[in-house]
Amino acid sequence: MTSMTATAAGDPAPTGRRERKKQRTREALIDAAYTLFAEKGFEATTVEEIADLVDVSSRTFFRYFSSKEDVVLTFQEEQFAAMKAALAARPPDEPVITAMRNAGVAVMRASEEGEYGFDLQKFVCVQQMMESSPALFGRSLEHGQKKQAEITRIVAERMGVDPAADMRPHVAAGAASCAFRAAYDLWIHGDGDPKRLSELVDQVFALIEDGLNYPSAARP
Amino acid sequence: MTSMTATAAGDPAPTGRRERKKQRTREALIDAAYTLFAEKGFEATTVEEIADLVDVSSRTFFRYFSSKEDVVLTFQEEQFAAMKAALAARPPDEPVITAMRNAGVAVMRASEEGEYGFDLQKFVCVQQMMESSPALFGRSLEHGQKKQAEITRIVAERMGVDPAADMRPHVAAGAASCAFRAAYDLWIHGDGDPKRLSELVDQVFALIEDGLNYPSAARP
DNA sequence: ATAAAGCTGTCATAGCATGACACTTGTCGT
DNA sequence: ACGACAAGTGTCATGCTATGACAGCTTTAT
Repeated sequence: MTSMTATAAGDPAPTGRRERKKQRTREALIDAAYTLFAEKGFEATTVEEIADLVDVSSRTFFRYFSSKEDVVLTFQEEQFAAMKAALAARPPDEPVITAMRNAGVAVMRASEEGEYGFDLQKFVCVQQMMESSPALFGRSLEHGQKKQAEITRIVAERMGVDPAADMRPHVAAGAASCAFRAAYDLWIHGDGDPKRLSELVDQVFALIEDGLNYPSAARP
Repeated sequence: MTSMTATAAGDPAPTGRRERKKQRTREALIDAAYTLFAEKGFEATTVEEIADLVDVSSRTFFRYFSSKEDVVLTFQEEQFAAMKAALAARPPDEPVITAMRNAGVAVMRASEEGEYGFDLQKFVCVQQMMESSPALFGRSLEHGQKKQAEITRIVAERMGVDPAADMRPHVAAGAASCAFRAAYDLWIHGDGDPKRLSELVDQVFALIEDGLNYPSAARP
């Protein structure tokens, strides 16, 4: 495989006509899926319906996505890519937890301003689907876990240590991904005080950096 | 095993004969499932095979468990129950993170000594199944998330604050569950230095309590 | 003992996911 | 431009998970 014909120009344009068609089909499937999801919910929508709406066979759907959940996870993948880029852009002398914090806040801010492809509206839609679909929720967490492993590697590299010998990258990455989930949670199940997501991310990280040493309310 | 035949006198025992039969079927299904899982792996084992081994219809299997994954999660449920009990047993004036840390360590220690119903051997088996079955892994994370919500409530109560208004319980609970996952991870993918699980849990919590402020190795 | 309630087995059905094979269409070499 | 080859798709077939409906049997309660 990898015919690597390295046609014409070079890297940025391995574009053929077939590639474009594929890309269009893929996006059409995503669009159709989100349309139907928004309309009838995630579970109530069948793969066949999605495929029919794009006028391809269900079999073809599975050639683009390994599962119905996979369509939704596309979104998370994009978001993660943005996070990774933001993290790489942080000054290299910043402590890792601070770097992750700032990267997270930066991405959220940008989202709030409508930058990036992923708008917060879509994000909310996805989040709501999760609530009503355990299977999807599970896949999402699973995906997050995979990404956490990647973050662990990046953090380890940044710290200049071996992740196999030093558990700190593991824990830091875990704490970070947990922080984001907590922020999402607090944002979605807003307590009537609708803060901005970027603000929540910042605050949650602040708590973690303080060590979470909360006293119990020693009861009588 | 050790089926708690305490029926007779009966504390909270609305136990009839039918109940016992049901319980036996349930345990038989679990046993059969684990046997087959260990033998041929999680995914390669079908519900029908499990049911056949107990000599019930597959339909009946689904009356006991909502899914194949659910059988495995039984184990995690027991473990969580132990954790909750251990947490409740901590002195009420202990800071929450410390209480969770000590509770976790206590449960792991007890497991290592072979107390509780769940032995570490079974734990390892479950963990290995997760690795090879994304679906199961997802469900497990999902289950963990549900339990985290419960922990949030407990922590909030312990701190004497309202979890809807104060985000600290959320974050603390999240950090704790993340700590356990990190410890599991480090234990399973041991770096050749097979520490005890209880020790790992302790260490991971220690890192979190220190705030994770790791400097980056400012590279030239 | 008899009626009510609960559990089970047997269909039946829907949806997800994958494999095999043939057909169409884009792509590349000459 | 033509033909060989590769890639994408449709159709058919299949397996497994999960749920619903109904009938029959066992347990429980009166």
